[in-house]
Amino acid sequence: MSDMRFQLLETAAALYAERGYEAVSMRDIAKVVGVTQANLYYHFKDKADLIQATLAHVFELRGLSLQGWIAEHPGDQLDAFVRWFVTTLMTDRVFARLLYRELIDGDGERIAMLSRTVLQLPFQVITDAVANGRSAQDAKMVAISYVGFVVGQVLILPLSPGLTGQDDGSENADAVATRLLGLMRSANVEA
Amino acid sequence: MSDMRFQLLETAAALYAERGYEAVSMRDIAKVVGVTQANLYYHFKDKADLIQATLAHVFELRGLSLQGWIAEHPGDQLDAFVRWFVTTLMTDRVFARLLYRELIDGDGERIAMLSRTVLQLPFQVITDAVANGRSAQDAKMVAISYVGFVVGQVLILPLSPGLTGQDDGSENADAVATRLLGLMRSANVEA
DNA sequence: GTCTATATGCGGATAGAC
DNA sequence: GTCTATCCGCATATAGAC
Repeated sequence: MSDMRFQLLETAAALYAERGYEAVSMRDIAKVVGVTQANLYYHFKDKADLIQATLAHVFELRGLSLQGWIAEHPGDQLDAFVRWFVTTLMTDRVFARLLYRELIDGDGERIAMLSRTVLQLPFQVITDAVANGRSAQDAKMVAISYVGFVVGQVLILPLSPGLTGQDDGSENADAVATRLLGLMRSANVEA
Repeated sequence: MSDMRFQLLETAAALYAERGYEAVSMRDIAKVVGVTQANLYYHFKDKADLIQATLAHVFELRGLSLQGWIAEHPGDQLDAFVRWFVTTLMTDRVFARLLYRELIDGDGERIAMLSRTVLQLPFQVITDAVANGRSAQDAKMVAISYVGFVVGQVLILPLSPGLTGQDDGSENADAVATRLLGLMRSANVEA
């Protein structure tokens, strides 16, 4: 991939994640990269094309990151996945926000792309991890629930200060992951 | 509240929920209601004011709905809340989408409003329900986790077909709520 | 590949008549 | 309260020079 295209995708990803697709103009992206707005139309057909390319770019990279992580932690796969997912969602702001935006606004096509690129592997990992004694169908339900737990847990973090009255916005990824894993295991044993 | 103001708020809520704030123009809303675009500026100072008023309108109404529901189900409060929340998120598209948008894009002020109007009560209900034997701090953590479980579970529903390979997009609210409650109880007993 | 220049339309917002 | 008319800036997108 050309360097300019890469720069445009990275910049677009950061801006889209922060403000949303509609709120970011082709001019905004061009200005940050330091080229003219017209130049973007040499690299991308139109704005929809840029958005689609940006999502593919980000999700494929993160999918690879997860793949590497899983391979490096052959022991407890469920543990490895949950820690990777929580940590990534809490520290990789671009990925996290684009993922949430897609879950809300993505059409069938884009949701399918998201499933393929980042979620297929963790889904398989969890399904295998919880399989013992369960039907294949049940294992799938549990797996998808777990993905939901992580996604939901990180999404509501900003509510914490307002509800608990204390400012624990600083809760770290390891603590959240450990809490979730404890819950999953306790639910798992009695299933 | 005047009838016109009410109509504008309801229409704005539906359009904002569906497409997002930036993607909806004052003209779009005016057209649906059947007035001119300039008329909106008699009722609202500017677009930001309309958005803020729309969110307050929707969240206050839903907060009242929850309040009524909780009062009518004095038995198992946790059960009542989870069923209300899951059902509402799965059937009230306007509320659900505005809530998710706020969790992503809301600033401190709007998140605080959301906490006050809809989340304060359920948070209290859960905290009380899980309190026995726990420190107040732990109970709060558990309560906020539960809110996250519900939020996450509903958010990932569109992923279900792509991941499980089967089209269970038709999973109903009761089934989801029952599954979540089972998990919460099994985690609760061993805490 | 990247630029300048421009067509064309939509957006928020206001003034002032009724 | 609601309308018509209008200002003005910004957005996407294209044409064509370099």
